[in-house]
Amino acid sequence: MAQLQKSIAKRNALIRATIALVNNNGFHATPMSKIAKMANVSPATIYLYFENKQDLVNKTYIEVKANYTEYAFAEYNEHMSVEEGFENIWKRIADFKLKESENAMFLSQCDNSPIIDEPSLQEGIKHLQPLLDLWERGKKEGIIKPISDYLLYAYAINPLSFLMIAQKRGIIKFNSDQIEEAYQAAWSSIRN
Amino acid sequence: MAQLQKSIAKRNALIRATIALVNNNGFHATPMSKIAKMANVSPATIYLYFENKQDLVNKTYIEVKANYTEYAFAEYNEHMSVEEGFENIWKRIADFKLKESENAMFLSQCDNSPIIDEPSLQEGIKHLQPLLDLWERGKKEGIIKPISDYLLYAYAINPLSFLMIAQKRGIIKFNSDQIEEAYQAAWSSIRN
DNA sequence: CAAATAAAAGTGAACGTTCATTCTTTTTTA
DNA sequence: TAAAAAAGAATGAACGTTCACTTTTATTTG
Repeated sequence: MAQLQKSIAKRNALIRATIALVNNNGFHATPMSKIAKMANVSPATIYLYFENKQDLVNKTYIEVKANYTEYAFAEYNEHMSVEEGFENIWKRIADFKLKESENAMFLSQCDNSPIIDEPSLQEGIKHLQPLLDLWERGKKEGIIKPISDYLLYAYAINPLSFLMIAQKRGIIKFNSDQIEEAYQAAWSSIRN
Repeated sequence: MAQLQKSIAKRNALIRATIALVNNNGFHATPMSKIAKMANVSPATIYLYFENKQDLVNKTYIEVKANYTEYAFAEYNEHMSVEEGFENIWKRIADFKLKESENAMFLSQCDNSPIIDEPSLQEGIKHLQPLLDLWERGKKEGIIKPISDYLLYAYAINPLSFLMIAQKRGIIKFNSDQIEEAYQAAWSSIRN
């Protein structure tokens, strides 16, 4: 008897094709037939791996978001000081957004439009906990301003998305000096 | 001979319907038939006012963007000090994003996805000049950090979009204290 | 100033195309 | 060789746009 033998390679190819095509054309202007073609697969095959188009894009979102946070926290540990921890996480996130800009653009598009359903958006938020914990500690120690996590995120982290889009559009080109400047701006806006 | 008599009211209804429907469903999941229905107009009538669907959404974008900058700079004049001018513009923008959140959401969706064509995006950028001039002045006077306009925009202005989306999703509720906190974070990140 | 006229504004139905999904058949694999 | 995986063709629904027609409006004419 044959076992489930669906190839992880094929699934990955589908996810990558979805990211590339949605980035360039948007969700609804990305037909399943094109995703299939780019992944070297028949359209019908997609339905062996995903329930339907919405499920494909939801799962893609969750997977990319998980990669993002995993990358962000890869070097961080709770024994670091607040300053050290924040700088480390911030620079890892900057790294991700600039180096893996395809993935980051996809997230930014999903977060700013109604293509991902609410449960999947929620699912994506969960993984940010280490950063929230760090901020909590920073507030307790009086190092970080006693303001809401959303305000902190808005000023410390989110501007990176804007800069990433500007870089993608060729408006700016990042070097390490500019990353340092951006980091200083981020830190200024949240430190006490 | 009859003159052009197309009603501005009907055009406005079409623009407003486009904004509302694209906000809720995204560009490609918003059929012309629904836009027509919401504007109380026949589908064919849209084509008397706009060339096609792309033209409709491009023109909507440009119009909303123009409203946004007009609102932002309504009270500003060049005789204000840099601090005064920045605070005024920042708070007008915050006002716009929070009060006219339908319009602001529409802009944020367009700026983060490939639904608007490049010429229309360019067209929308033009109107920001007064802010760039203010920053130039602030840098000359040593009040504002000598960093690029995009970095300044990313940290001072763009976080408001993130906060607006959070407010729309019911995650936070803004009061005047929180707006003041956000303003302080913005100013901290760009002042010298 | 009506009535007549001409042109634009507006419409609902229809067309051709595209798309997500399913169905049927073929290929692969254990 | 049997069952899962994959494929390609088929299907039905939905969409943007156009077409043929009606209504409205403003100008001209008697």
